[in-house]
Amino acid sequence: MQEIAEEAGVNKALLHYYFRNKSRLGEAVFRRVAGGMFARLAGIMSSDAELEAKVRQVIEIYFTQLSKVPYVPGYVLSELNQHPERSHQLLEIVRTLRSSPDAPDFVGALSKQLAQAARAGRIRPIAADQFLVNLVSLCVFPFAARPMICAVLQIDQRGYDRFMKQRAATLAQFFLAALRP
Amino acid sequence: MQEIAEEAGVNKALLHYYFRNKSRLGEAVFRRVAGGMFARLAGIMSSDAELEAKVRQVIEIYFTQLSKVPYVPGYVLSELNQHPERSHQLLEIVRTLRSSPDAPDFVGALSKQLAQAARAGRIRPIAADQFLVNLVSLCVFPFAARPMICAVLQIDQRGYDRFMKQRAATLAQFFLAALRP
DNA sequence: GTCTATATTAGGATAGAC
DNA sequence: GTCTATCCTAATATAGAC
Repeated sequence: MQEIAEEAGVNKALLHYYFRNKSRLGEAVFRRVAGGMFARLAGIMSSDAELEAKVRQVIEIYFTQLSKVPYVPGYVLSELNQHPERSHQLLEIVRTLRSSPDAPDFVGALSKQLAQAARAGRIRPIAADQFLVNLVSLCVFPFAARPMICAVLQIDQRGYDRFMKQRAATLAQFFLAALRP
Repeated sequence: MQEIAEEAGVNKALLHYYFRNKSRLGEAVFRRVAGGMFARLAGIMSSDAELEAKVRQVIEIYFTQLSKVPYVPGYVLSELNQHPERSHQLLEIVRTLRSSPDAPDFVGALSKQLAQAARAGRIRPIAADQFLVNLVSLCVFPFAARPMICAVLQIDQRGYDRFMKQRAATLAQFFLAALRP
């Protein structure tokens, strides 16, 4: 609380005035940060665009957005693993997202679209949940695992930046190739 | 320290006797846990097996090993994001791995193998680092992100178990499909 | 090596003035 | 709403007996 107060340029007591205690402050931060991570994903997935366009859009969005706030994935994962109550809070966030007009049951919508494309022979059959987790894994993990990647590949920050730049340019092709019949 | 001592069935002071302070204890735990995550990966990658066999082995190993200790990916990522000094420690771990007889520069070995297979027209060209990160992302992220996946897909622990079981059965096909020329 | 007892500090939280 | 001053607890760490 002391550090946060200093960073914010206010007094420690003021934080307690606004947020009651440390736990509630943590919750407020999590809600704001985690909410942003899923809103656009749900929006894109429940649009009526083609599958290929959706894939490209999701990758594009994640790379441009997360490059501005690269610590977000690591933070959200850490919070969820260390504070079990965050799961409930994320569930509420997702529920309000799903009940919003622009993303009503985006998993169901995606599922229908995948089944239809598979029947038409345009893609290999794949379950919607696997599709989603594959896509998000490939986009989000490299941000959350930056220190791990740098250590294993023996590169520094500049090498990592090059790696991510190449990744942004090639990931869509890789993912779409996996979907080919 | 109190909780750890109780869990271990010893006294708090004994932990300080063995590990000097909390920081060193944390480091010792990290070294042991993180080491296990990469040793087998490096071993498989630097073997002389076919690419397809390597992919299947890595996926198989990660799913069977991590299912026994599903908290490991979340723990390692959290440590790396919250304690910058862990990066150095992981670097040392990787260096000793690389200088060991069974995994000498496994990234380089993989790179040659990928280039060769691409020239022969057996796979699409892909950089070794992207190949590695893609593979590890798809395997490791779903363990680290379990709470996130459960919230977004609106499933409970049983639903997650089903999801992971299906994943273990289908991920190799997905990844290998992406490599097809 | 293992314990009890204790020193020391840091951090969350509140009271009360302004 | 914002601050100063203070309380209180928890947690790291050490001293010293056995």
